[in-house]
Amino acid sequence: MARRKAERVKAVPVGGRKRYEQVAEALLESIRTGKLPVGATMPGELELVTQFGVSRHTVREALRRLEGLGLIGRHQGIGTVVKAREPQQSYVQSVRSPEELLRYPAESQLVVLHVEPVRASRKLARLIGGAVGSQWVRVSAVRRMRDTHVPICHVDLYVLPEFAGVAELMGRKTQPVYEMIEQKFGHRVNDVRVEIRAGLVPEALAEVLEVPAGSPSLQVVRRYFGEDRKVFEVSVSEHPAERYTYSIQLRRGWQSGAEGAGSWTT
Amino acid sequence: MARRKAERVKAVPVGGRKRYEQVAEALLESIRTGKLPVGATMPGELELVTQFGVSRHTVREALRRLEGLGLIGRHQGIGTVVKAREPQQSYVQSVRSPEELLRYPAESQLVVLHVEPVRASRKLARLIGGAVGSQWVRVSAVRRMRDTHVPICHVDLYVLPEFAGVAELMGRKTQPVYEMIEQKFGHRVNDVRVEIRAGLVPEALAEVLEVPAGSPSLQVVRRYFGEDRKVFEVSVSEHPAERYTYSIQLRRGWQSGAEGAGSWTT
DNA sequence: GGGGGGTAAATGTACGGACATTTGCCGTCC
DNA sequence: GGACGGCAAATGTCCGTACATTTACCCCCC
Repeated sequence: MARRKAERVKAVPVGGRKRYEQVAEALLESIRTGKLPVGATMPGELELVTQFGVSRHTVREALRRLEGLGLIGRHQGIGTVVKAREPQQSYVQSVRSPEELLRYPAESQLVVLHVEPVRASRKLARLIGGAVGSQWVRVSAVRRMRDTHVPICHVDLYVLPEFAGVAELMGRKTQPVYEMIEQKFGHRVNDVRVEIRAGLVPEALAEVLEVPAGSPSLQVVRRYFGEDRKVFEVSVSEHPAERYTYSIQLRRGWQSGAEGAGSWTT
Repeated sequence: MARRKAERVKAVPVGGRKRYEQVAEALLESIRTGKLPVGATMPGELELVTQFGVSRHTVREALRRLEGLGLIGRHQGIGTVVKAREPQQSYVQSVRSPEELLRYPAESQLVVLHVEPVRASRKLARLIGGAVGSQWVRVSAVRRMRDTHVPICHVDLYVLPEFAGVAELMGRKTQPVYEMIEQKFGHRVNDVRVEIRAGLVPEALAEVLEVPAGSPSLQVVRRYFGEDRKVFEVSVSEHPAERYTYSIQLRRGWQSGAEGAGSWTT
């Protein structure tokens, strides 16, 4: 280790480019070319200080940028390890609530049809992802336009019996049901899984949806998982095709380097 | 401005809690209670230094955390402004490519049926979001399982004439088309809009999809916008319902504080 | 009244130092 | 051999300083 002090410019960066940018780019290049492969431990901060002839503060700023790009992870006592070879460009869809994912017009209204306890048959258990024989409460409802009363969709909502109280709130408030459960029972959502498929309107729903049985429909199943990783709410909705289109926009951006925000496997 | 120096503990934080955390929490509280309303300019760093009796470095660390939470924005020469009252919890779906959004099995294969130039009729222009009369090249293709040859979906791909060269690549490579265009022509994707709706398989596609005409299908339209904000690729695909389900997972996380990653209106 | 320049204020960059905390590792002791 | 302690190394926290850069704003001058 030659330990050359490196001639230090006074304070102004040389080419107008900032010092920490230069350091970051140099490290980025080492990662990109594989000189620092994924999984490798990077040189320590002090080492980088002597290597680039900058202060530790500058080195840390450079590392902070790389961390923000999700390229490296840093742990006290361990060091800095390379996490990815390239900034993971990703398309990010960001929605503030799962309801926004399948947005309904604000002028729509949910009308509860009936509420009843159900025991999960094999088929139902498969649908909601719970155990066969488990107890649930089913709330059947229709979403209509507030003025014209045109039905938008039919919903079968399954919630755990302890949360059955939300049924009476559904008609009164426009709030998403999962949010009611969060507020009323303190049971927080951890993640949501959504399935969308095409189907045909079943005969039993044709009348209430005011379409002929067998016409095309968009079927959406949403499963809400709590912090205990267990399902506590499942909604199954049926949207007549001509009245509903699901639309999203994805923007190219940078993947957040935050620990929890990483990718998951479907 | 009393400029009291504040009795400073030697180096160890008082209650075990870190100094910058204390500062951050104090500021957070001011924001939460409305003492620093959204839109307000926060006290300058130097002011916070005297106010909390910590170094500017510590103040900046605290502000960095708040910025990471998306609560404040900082601009040189302007100051630090409050952007939000609470950390915006959001559900984030992150995918590395728009193809992942509608994932196809890796063992599937795209077979090009025919390629032809088309002039946008009013109907087509509405579909792809371009001008009536504009010139496009349509590539019709079928995605099949590689081994069983079962058709998964039919795709009508519309690209600008200058990108027509991708057609011959489609059969050979498994890469997404937008990625081919990026690599071959250097035209980069800025954002993608996806529409999903239910429909019935049209007669013209029934044979190639090996399903009866009129059976339910999932229709997906994807519009790719370049950095010039103009459409350059549109894919219209038809998925027989029983062979395809669209599935996503949303995880509750923190909204990135990054400038560009903000929300958009649909 | 409008343009231009100067100034103040704000954050950004960069240097220096010191000590704290966490972790892995090794060596010792029972 | 295993438990424990100490050491070294790494990042984390915190202090100090100085100057750069950007921006808003006032004031002067034409």
